[in-house]
Amino acid sequence: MTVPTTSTTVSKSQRAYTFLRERIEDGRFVPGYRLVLAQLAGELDMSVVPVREAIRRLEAEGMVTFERNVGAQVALIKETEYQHTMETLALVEGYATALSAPHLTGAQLDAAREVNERMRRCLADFDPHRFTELNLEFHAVLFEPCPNPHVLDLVHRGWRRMTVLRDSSFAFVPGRAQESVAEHDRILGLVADLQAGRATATDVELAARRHRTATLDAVLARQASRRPHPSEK
Amino acid sequence: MTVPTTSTTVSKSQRAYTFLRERIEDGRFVPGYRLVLAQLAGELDMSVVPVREAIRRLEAEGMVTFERNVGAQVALIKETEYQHTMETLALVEGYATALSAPHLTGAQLDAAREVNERMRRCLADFDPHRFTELNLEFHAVLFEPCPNPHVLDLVHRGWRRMTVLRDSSFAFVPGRAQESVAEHDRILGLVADLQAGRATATDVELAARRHRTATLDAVLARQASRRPHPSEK
DNA sequence: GTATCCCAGATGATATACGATCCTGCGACC
DNA sequence: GGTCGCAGGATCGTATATCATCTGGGATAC
Repeated sequence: MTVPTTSTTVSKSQRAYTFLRERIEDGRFVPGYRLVLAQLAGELDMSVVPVREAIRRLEAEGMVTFERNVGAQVALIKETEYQHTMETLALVEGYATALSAPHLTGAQLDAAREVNERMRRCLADFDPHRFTELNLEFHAVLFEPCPNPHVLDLVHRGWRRMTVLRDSSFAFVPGRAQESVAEHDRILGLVADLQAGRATATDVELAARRHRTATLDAVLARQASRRPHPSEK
Repeated sequence: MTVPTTSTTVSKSQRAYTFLRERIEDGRFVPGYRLVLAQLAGELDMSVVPVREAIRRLEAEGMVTFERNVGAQVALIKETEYQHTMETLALVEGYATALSAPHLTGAQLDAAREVNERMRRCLADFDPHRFTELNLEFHAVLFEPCPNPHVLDLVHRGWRRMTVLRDSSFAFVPGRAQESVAEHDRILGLVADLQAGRATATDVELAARRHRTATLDAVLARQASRRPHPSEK
């Protein structure tokens, strides 16, 4: 008989990978948190081999740093690296937007507008967590018809790395929320213009890119204002 | 004292990774070549564990596909995937060029011009291999002062994936070589213009992007002409 | 003749065990 | 008092062994 206990089709290394990624993304494992192979293996009721594999995979994605004979920890991301990651994300998001724009259906555009309206209403009783969720949803709708999965993959990697930083010092800039919603409107307008032949793909791309670089600039400006004396450690 | 026997500091998994990547990149392991853990472990005189890790790392980079309980093989890349990869490479290369442009010193610009001249001379007695090498060198010089290592990392990943295809059907298009050299000239001219305030970063970026998409289009066109009846397997 | 089932070989996945390396703290010596 | 050196523990790195799974071929039933 051998009832296969419902779902044996997922490997242990996969389980370990999912386990770790979940905790890193939702902030339970903050940057700098040490990942000890033997300890994790015990928690997950498996040997160290699959755990090791999972950690190496996360390392390849930039979520974890791993040093030989020393150990692994959730990646600690410095300000310059954050800046570089966000610049790259701006690049690929902008491109993804331009690629998707001509393929967006009326229904998809309406859905995106609707999400953005929810974001606007969310501005009143402001909840950063909910706002971030809606923001992700907005872009997910926008990128639905993107014909280049490679670019989307890069977008998702960028997003994931960003979430590693949730609880670090590079957090949300509340003042940006309103501008974000307005910029979304503008991007949606440009998409409609593009479909009507009144705007070029480059217009859409650069607008979408600037949308994220503006957020980045705001974060960096706040960081700078928080340490008036750069001489501090 | 402790002469550390020159270099014992390299792990076996690292050695296996280098070994495999070399063979994939220089074409000894062609796309589709099966990578059997036990066999490779025998060749490398190590156990399967480090080999497995190396293969998983290559999988994360897209050089290898790995299926559970079935095995690994050098990635077989379809035409659409090739197209998507190259589009992405065009995007990041264009951006990397624009980012580097304002920081290129006179010496670096001269070096780039010199490499391009060698490419031009190479057109006479044409050797695809040498031309490709020079092409890589040209871009390496161009990206030297790029301030965003993330973007450069994406460029290098794209290049590496491209080399996987060397011996597959997506090979070199000889007719493109001349245009390539001319486009390099044009890009270098735009960089100089940018530094003199006569061109914008976007001009440089889009020109560099078009440089690669033009190559892509040429490859795809040749592919299309090679199979007049798309019904063939 | 064809379809199905089953078995054996090949191969990957994981567990366990041992060795190598690095970090830490303590003590001795300058 | 400071610095060097030396255990000892913690942790990773790899080898070996065993289990699980897939694949392909051949026998058998229809």
